[in-house]
Amino acid sequence: MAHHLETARCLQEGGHRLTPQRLAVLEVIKGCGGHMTVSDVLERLEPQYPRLTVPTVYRNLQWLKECGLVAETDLGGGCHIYEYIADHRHHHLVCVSCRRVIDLPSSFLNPLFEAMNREFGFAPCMEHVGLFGLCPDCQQSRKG
Amino acid sequence: MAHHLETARCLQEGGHRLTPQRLAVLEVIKGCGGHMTVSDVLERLEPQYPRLTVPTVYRNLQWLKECGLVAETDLGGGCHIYEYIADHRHHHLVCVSCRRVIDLPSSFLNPLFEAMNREFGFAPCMEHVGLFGLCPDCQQSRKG
DNA sequence: ATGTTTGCAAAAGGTTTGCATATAT
DNA sequence: ATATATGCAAACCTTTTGCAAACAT
Repeated sequence: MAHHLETARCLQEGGHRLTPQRLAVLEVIKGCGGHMTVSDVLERLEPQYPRLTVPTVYRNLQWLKECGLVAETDLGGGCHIYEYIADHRHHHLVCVSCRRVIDLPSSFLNPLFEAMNREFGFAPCMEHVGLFGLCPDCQQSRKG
Repeated sequence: MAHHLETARCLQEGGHRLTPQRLAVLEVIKGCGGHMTVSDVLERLEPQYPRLTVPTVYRNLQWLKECGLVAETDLGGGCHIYEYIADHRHHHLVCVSCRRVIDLPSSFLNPLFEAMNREFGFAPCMEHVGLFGLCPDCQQSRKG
């Protein structure tokens, strides 16, 4: 039995309904090992679920987000990205030049979060944040 | 002579054309003391320029951005904000509930930037960042 | 049986494009 | 005179909504 089915069963016991579409979206986003847009999910599922629609994917990703299994992030690229984050909470360090991505431990932003709270009373809502910069390699090659 | 006209004249000498619309957009965004959406700019200019259109404002803001006078930021509210940034660099603290925005001094992210550099050798490229959280008021009202 | 989810179609929002006309140089 | 910017209309994209039919419980 696939692992995601166990995840789903927990949701079911929480009063949520399991539909093939929900399981499919969960499986894809959990299995992809990275982040996906709504179109990505739809494309990936099209062969098996030709009648799956955009609103359904949106609704199911929203549902997974509310269940705490998926993070929705707006990196300003014109569309949101979604990522399975149940076990490994983390952030991303993205090289703006070569697009290399390094995973950061969730705790990396803790000092920032504490400052947001201490200085402004804000409760941070930043799961799966993208931080941007030039990686060491690209810094090197720009010197030439 | 208004100060923005001097700014504009520099652009002109750089080979750009000055139109009333460009000057108007520059004046408004420079004078507002904060950030504006395209609709904000349009609303503000409607009385004096009843025929000003959305595409023109977009194009002019884009132009000012390319000239380095205006920053375009996506704070995730569904639309971009534009801000005159020639003098004061800063970041934003955005309430995910009421969308209130607080300006942060540029130095607020310095500790984070130092950590990015120290721990990963990354040279941060993050001007005009949006940080997200729940503002004190919205935290309060969610307790009810 | 009941209430929730789906698929479809269409709307809503912000943003962009094509093109003839107007305009800055 | 010439190349560029404007205004208008319409297209484009992502995301959302309304509703009848399908479905999980």
